[in-house]
Amino acid sequence: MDNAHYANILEDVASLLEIKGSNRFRVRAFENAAQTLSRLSDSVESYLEEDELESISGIGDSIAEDIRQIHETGTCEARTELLDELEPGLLDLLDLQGLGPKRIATLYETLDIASIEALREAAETGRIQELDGFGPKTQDNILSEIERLADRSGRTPLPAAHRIARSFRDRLVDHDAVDRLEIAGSLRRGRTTIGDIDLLVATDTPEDVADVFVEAPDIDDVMLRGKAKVSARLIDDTQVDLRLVDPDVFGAALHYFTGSKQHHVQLRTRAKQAGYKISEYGVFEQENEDEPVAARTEQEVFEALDLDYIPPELREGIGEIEAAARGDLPDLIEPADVRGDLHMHTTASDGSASIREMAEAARDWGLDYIAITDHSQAVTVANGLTPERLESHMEAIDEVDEAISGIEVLTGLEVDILEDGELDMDHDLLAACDWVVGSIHMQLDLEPEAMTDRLLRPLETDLLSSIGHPTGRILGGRDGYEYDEETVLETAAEHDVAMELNGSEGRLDLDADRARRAHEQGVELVLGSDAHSTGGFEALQWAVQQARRAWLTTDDLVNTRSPDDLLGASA
DNA sequence: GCCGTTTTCGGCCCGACTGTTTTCAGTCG
Repeated sequence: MDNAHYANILEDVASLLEIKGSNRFRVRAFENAAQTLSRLSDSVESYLEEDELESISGIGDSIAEDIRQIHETGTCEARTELLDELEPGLLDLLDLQGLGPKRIATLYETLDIASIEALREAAETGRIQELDGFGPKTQDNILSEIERLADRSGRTPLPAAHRIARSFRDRLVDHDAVDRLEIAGSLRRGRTTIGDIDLLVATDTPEDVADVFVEAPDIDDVMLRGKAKVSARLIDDTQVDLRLVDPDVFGAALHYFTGSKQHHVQLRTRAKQAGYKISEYGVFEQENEDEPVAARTEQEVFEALDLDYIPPELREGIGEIEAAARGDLPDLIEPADVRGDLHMHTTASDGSASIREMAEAARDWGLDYIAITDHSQAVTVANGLTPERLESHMEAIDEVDEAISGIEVLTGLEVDILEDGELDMDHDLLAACDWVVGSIHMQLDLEPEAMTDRLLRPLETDLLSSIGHPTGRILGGRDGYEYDEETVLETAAEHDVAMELNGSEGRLDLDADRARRAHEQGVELVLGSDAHSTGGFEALQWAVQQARRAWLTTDDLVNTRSPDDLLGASA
């Protein structure tokens, strides 16, 4: 059972308790525990084995017992009893924006509504607006929310969300009324998928900025508009929130709107203990709420709380505040630290540019070296290389390397790891390559045991330099394949095989949590653009951001080394 | 339900916006 399962069960308990009207701090305890488990860098199972659940902050005797029950039975008594008392369909209703536990409780108690279908029928027959505290507007909103939920596309992958955010930024940033503009929210923190896009604008005339914003052509519906906040839904169903703040408090607001929620809860609790109050308007002394002690910049905000500056990627409430207090934050990798890219394709397989074109584009991007890693023959749809073609391809790569200046071009291959763990290429050719990425592209639905063996076998050949996109997940598409992560990482560390942080649009694989675990197990990490065109190097920035979310420094990543160090280390 | 460089009891983050209301509850992030 993975951590997400434990978190989901506890989240259900929290939601059901809330609908039932239980003590809100008890509800929060379950919410908090669920959050903590889902962001844990080690597995819940490992805490269970060591009998150390209670050592996790936010897990006490009672929730630890619930977790043990989930381990034994898949669920816990608390949840079972609540579901007996209430109804499972109530949990679905919480997915509707604008409907929270209080109103759901009212609907359940007065109209016996416990499913989306029952809610739709009650709204369509006009029974909702008759209830106390509800009205025609609420009833309409419920109906349109049900419709939206039915065809919602879910969360937007980070790179796509960035494109949307940048288009709004470009439209607004040069306007006279805009003093400063930043993209905030989970996008700034670099989460792999984005629920909604947050834009923060410093301005003295918020109305003017709002006027420009709502005129954007891709806005379908302006859902709310106040002096400080405008929310709009785009044609593609993405939600964009525009926050309008006074320039004097921009730093405090940027910190506030960057989140995460967990980070804020922890930071405010800490501030309160030290006699301060934090809001989006600044850090205030509890006795003096008129004049903030910090507000202009994020640096000031952290300084006022006696903390080192915490980069946005770390603000997830998973120990960054404690580390900042100790002066112990990692010196995170920066985009400029990346010297090489070790995963890309050319026209020899399914890329759209030649070796030379890719090399020139990489040089323009500021890289010192690249490895050309086209597909092997098993990937027929991508025109994968046979041994004969690889031999001549390697010669062509060497020729470009000789002819071009300012960048080193290494020979390589993205070799398929076949169903039985065999590598899809002659071993002597693999040994002759500078860099070999081993990847799985087919037969993704093996049992975890078989998938584990499939990965262990090639690792033990010592022919691989890295494992490409190690889980195979597609954002908004399929989940990754399952295998025994701990054993695979252990073996990778033993055989000096790096795990990839693949930055390509739909993958971002490994994700930050897995990358952090890999690092903690002594496995090296390598950034890969998986570029299929000269524009594909942009993916490196997403890979860097995920590496930052994984608390990684320059030393932890293979790509920051010189080519000599790299090849010496991998030989 | 959890937690403690004030605490093993008494607290637990903060403010904006909407839709319903004659002053505010509910929801969201």
